Amino acid sequence: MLSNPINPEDWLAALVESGSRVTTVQKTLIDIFARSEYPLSAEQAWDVARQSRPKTGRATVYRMVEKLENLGLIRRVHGYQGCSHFVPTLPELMMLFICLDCGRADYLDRQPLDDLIQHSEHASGHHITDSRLQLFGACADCQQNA
Amino acid sequence: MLSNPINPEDWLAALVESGSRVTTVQKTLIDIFARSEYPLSAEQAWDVARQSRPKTGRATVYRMVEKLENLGLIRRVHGYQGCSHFVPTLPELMMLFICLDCGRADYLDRQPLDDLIQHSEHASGHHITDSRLQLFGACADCQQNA
DNA sequence: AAGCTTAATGATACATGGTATCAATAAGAA
DNA sequence: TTCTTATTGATACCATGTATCATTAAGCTT
Repeated sequence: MLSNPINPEDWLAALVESGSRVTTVQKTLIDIFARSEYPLSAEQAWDVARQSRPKTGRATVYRMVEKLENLGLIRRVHGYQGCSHFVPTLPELMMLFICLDCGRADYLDRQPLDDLIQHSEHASGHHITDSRLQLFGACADCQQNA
Repeated sequence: MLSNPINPEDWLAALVESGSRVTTVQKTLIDIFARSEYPLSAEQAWDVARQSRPKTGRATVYRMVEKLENLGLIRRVHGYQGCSHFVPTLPELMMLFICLDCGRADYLDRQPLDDLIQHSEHASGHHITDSRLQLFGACADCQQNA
């Protein structure tokens, strides 16, 4: 499942829904994030954006990243590339796997994580309200081609 | 299990083992990290260190944090306070829980995580070699006192 | 115990990642 | 088309972390 079925139009709709105006920079940045197979940092997104739109400002990119994160459309990756890279959020398939070889992100069924949380709540007595799980390794493709 | 049974002496031994000299700053910083119930950033550790040793340099603290992390004695917390806080590493009990109320770290049995990894490997075809899991919520104590 | 070698330290300057400010621009309602 | 105001981009700023290098002090040698 190494491909992400994100529709940039949905993101624009969500932006409008939130009361935001729709601008060309925003469309550019949404395309960049929604289409990337790889986790992107704000800085990387800025570089890509300036290829098609040289005057794009740095602050604008950071603002947009924050907005997309707040809307739950992208999500921070905690891991080997630091903690400043983002991937699109997929609603039901939430467990994130990053291939250490090709760098691509994949999304796995989160049922096992829900089971883990329930089990650990009972064992510890803590009330668990949030989690973040990151898995790393070699993806099926890269194992094939090794 | 909201207490950490770390012995600062073991950390010193590990430092010596790694070929490092033992200095007073190092002893100070080891005590600070090994005794804290809360995740600490380098900056916070610097503040604490200067209370008892005002001349302590900032770079020294960052160097020590790096050394302790490389030796596997402390481990980065990915989460609500950013990604620059560290907690002592406990060998067998590796699943980290952070209370959003009191801020303390707790360590949970990692067997459920190992099960999850094995299950997800089979389901996805990826080879999983590393993971980081962070759990958040209200600890047993804080629920009691709420 | 004194000297010697060199790792560790602390001060400073620098780099990077991210934020605040504010005049200029452009979305989109009137 | 005009008008209002959110968004933008340039700049300056801040916070976190790193490189440099002269000074200090571990701890080995004798």
